[in-house]
Amino acid sequence: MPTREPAAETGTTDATAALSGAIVDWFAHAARPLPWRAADVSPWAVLVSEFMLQQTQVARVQPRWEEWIRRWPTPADLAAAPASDAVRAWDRLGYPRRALWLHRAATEIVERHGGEVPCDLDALSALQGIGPYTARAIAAFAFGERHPVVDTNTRRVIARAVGGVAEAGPPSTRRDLDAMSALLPPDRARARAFNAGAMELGATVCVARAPRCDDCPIADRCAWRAAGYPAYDGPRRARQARFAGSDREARGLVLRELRAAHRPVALEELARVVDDRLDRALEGLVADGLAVRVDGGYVLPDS
DNA sequence: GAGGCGTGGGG
DNA sequence: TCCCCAAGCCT
Repeated sequence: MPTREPAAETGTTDATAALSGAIVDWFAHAARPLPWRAADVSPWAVLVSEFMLQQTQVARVQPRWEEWIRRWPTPADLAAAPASDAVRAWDRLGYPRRALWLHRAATEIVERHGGEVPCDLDALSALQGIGPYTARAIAAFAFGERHPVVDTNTRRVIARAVGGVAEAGPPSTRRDLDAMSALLPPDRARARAFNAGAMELGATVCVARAPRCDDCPIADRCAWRAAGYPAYDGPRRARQARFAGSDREARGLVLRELRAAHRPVALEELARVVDDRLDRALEGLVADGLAVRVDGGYVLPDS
């Protein structure tokens, strides 16, 4: 089924044009010089950055991204490597399934697209690990296509500046894309700068906990500020389970052993590192394809 | 639509 | 210390 774009509303009212224009102008001088924003980076390099940036902060991504691009400069380079290399190079970025998905996506790009990252939204969305955000981010930032790009930062900026509320509430791809479409400048280059600028504003100024409104380029147009910063009264996000003692932690500990050992790791060895969570952790890792049971213990896939 | 998935920085 | 939050995606 084709990916549906929201109705082709463009920011035509004076208020929306002024808001998006202010963000575009601010981004032109305030953008951080992130390496994947350089003019000469390939669509593949942008794609790798977007995978790594899923739920992960810029500062932690940057060194890993540099290594990956140097080591695997094209999709074919990564596809030719064993998945275990990808998982090892992912190191401790978190959510290691992403390393597997990225490796799979590289293979799919080679098989279906001749080794070239597609620019089409549907083709991108069909790749492993690419959802609504990542597909539009690649189309917009790697190819300059005019699509609304909505991440958690953008959602917060719109909620505050337009909605007049402190938090965005539960995400809804349909509604979020519609809201962004209503603000998106008609011009391709400006649309791209607005997509990136709204994210940047949310990541560096309009942050979740202590927004720096004194430095905000749209403070005088912000509905939340105008309303006197009312506290959020919508549904609270479910509290994240504590990490210490969790299955997530156990999976991480197991995977750390498998990455370090270039040989099968016996169950007894793992039991020295992980407590009674070990069985569940291994079961989950095997189900996800991050661990493989072999003679003598467990290894990373394709190693 | 809810739940699960890593790891680390910052208040 | 503890808790919140983070360029989401998959099942």
